[in-house]
Amino acid sequence: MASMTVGTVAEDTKSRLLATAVRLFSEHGVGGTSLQMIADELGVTKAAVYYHFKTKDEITEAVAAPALRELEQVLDEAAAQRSRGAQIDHALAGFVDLIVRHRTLVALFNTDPGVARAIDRSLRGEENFKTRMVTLLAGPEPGLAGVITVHVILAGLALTGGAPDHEDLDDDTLRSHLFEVGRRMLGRPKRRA
Amino acid sequence: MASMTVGTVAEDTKSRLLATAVRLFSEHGVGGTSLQMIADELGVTKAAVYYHFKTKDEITEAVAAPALRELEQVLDEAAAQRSRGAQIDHALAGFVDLIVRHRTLVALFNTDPGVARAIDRSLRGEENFKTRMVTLLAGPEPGLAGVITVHVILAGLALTGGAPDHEDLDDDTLRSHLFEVGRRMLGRPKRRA
DNA sequence: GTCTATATGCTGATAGAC
DNA sequence: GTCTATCAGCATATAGAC
Repeated sequence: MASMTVGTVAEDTKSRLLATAVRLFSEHGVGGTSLQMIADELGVTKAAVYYHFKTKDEITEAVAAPALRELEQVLDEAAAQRSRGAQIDHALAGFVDLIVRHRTLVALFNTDPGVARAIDRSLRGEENFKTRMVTLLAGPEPGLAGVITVHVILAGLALTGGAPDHEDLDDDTLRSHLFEVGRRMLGRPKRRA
Repeated sequence: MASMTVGTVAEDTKSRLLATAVRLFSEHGVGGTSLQMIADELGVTKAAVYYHFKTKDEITEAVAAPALRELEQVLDEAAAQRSRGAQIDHALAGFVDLIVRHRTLVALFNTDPGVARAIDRSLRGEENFKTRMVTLLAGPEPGLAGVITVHVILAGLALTGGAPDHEDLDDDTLRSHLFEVGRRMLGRPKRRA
């Protein structure tokens, strides 16, 4: 089993590749980053990149994957809360926190169609993300108005959090503002200071 | 002045080209539509397309332009309203109406980075769209919370209106739901039936 | 002023040698 | 696991016909 040891050379190259991809994607966008650029930065050829990932889309998916897994975890935690109010607050706070912490990534998601498709594919499995989020935020039988409201909130928060307009804001400020906007939109009562 | 008559051959080709581009963009997305496809559909060569528009970006800008001009008009009308309440309702209703009527286009805007850039360029002129919208919806001195709230609303409405999830909804249903969500988020009082 | 023919240097992707 | 070689298709560009 020596060849299955954690730190094989291939694993290392693969993670180096991913790290390089994230950096270049953030700097030039996904569309503005070619496999050639990634390969050059790594000191290998394009074909070597293709050994680790069959397509460019697969790279963007791999970049997005960790954040999506975090999101699933937030949903699990939120669903485990006892009261409806706690479920809503936990889901909203977790979602906002993810957006703020992964701002750069979110900005990428918002502007690149390939990443959006990758997310869609990941989210439309049996563990449908959007359905779960709607259930958490608008209850088990939300109706059309509820579904649309949740859609507007989630899309709005994600786009706003990733927008370059607010990239100078520190995490805490952005997080608390987005959270309060979300709460207000969901009709949650005001909290004490 | 005969050569400046309205219906020159070039003008006709140019508008046919634009109509074809809109259709193909809607079917295959901007990235999925090549200049070759547009040229073939028109029965001309790629170079002919290139004669009318210097770049592909210029085509996407031209596709988005009419809707953006409509938006400017909505802002002008809203600003001309007497009461703050009427300004807010007019701006919101106009924005939502635009999104719903141009749903296909909005969906394109939301998924294509090139179109997004084109819009940005158009909107960040002296007549800054976002600043005007914030002033209309959150008042002349909105503060950070106000700016963020408006951003979340506008982004959320646009993304939701263009989303494939709701493409089966008829215009009136979608419009009224989006409008109500927006009003609620802006703290506007309930209307009578 | 409007278009065709042709070419350049990219891109993502594949096949096969080492 | 990484290489070289090669592919078709892309946006873009220019020269020149009419």
